[in-house]
Amino acid sequence: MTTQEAAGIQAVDRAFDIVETLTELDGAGVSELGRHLELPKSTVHNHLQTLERNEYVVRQDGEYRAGLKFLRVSETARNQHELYQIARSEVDHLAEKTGEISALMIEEHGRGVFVYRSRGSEAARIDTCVGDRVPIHCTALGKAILAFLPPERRDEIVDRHGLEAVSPNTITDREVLAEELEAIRDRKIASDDEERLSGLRSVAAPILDGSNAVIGSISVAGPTHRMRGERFETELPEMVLGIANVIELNIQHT
Amino acid sequence: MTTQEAAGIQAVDRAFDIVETLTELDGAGVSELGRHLELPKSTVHNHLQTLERNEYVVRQDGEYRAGLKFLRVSETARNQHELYQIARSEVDHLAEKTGEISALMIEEHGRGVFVYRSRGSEAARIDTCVGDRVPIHCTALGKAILAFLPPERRDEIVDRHGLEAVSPNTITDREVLAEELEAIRDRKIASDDEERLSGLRSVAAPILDGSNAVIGSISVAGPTHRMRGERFETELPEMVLGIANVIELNIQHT
DNA sequence: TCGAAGCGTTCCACGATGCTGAACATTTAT
DNA sequence: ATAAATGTTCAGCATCGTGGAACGCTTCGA
Repeated sequence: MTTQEAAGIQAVDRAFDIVETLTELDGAGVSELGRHLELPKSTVHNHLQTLERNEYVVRQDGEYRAGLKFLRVSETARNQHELYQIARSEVDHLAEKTGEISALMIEEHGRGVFVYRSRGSEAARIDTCVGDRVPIHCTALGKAILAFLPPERRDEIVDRHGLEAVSPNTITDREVLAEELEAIRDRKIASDDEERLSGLRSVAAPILDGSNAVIGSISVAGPTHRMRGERFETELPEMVLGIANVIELNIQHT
Repeated sequence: MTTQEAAGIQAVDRAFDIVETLTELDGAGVSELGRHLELPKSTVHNHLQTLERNEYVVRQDGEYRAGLKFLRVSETARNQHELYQIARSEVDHLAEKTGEISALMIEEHGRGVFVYRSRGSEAARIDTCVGDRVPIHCTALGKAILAFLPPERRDEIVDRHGLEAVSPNTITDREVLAEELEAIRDRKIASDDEERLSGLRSVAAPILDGSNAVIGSISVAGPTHRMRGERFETELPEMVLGIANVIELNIQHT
């Protein structure tokens, strides 16, 4: 690379770089990839052949694309989360009952990963997709997790990723965040007032396992004009909390 | 490896080997992985660190697991298939209307990949999952695709993968297969009479794009006792064909 | 309480191996 | 018909991944 920042296996780093830019470009050829990654064609070619042999890359119409074998890996990785298996139908349920979008998040590497999402009948247009990774401090889902992490993990995450302003309403001050997390711990409810996306509000609750460690969170999200007053303050929080409790009970029974 | 079969990048091959066994073992430590792959701990460690830096592997409770970043890759890879975007809701529709399991398949590297699946109210218990890759000759979905591939691709696939007997009913004779594919081309309908799984029958139709090339297939599958007579011979085929036509129309309009 | 055995991690030297640039085909565009 | 893309092959060099051994650390069992 440009600097000697990384002390990993170069070839592996590059392989994943290639796969990622391949998805970004929606498929590409050897030369095009080489240009984007500033690598000689031969190197890229070599990697693509290796990736194709392993079926992680597919070639069609003279273009290379990311293969569906990733689906196999991701699907088993996701299914290995007991939380996903259990929460899935409950998230569907929540979406149906509220008519809005409901989602499940798990934290990884200090970021929030959307693991599942279900759309109710009135659901807003899609903003995020399953698999998306967002800064953890700017979502109700993320804050619900953050609030219940052990303090040292919490600090570590904020130190590493900072508090980037994703929207005008994003919390960017550590003090303010700390207070909000405190409040979240009290109510077991987090909310997001257009902190990630203007026009979008959401309500979330953490999911704790048998030993009271957070393993994820669930939420309901919708356009601000539908998320206000009694509904936003009381109704939805109670619903979300109710479903969260159901999930927690199911988790402890397995 | 044991032989010098592969002419690819060793480090990359190993990285994916590690990820795959990691999913198989449902998480593992350095030593355990080393034993399974017959590699020294130091090598495995080196790889795991690289993979973790890239967030494709996560460490928790002293165990390494495949990370959810794969979800990001697979999700974008899947969404790049126009077919998936369009067929998804129609497959849901088909599952609802029939009460059975409905699925979407795309061919990759000569195998059939389950890209999406929807369960109706009466749906049989789960047998395969999204992301699973099955021999293409033993499913209605696979045969529907195979029948409409260009003859040279067809031969190439059969040559490479053979006709393994997956169940007692699997077609293992090239002649027999050729005849069946001929019939499938006539009706635009393929069926599977317990050829992959005993007790499971299914009906599938190919999806062709604007230039009459197969891009995938859809199906309905259920327990044999519900899949017989008029329903199996006429009703379901007509429904599947109908939905397939809807999808094809939508595809050509984009 | 103290070993013994397991784990993950670090170190270093060797040599296999991934990287590169240039030359080669092959297709597309002008 | 020429030029400029493309993907592919090749071979030499230096790199960098490899793997053995040694290091701490925890977890057992005696």
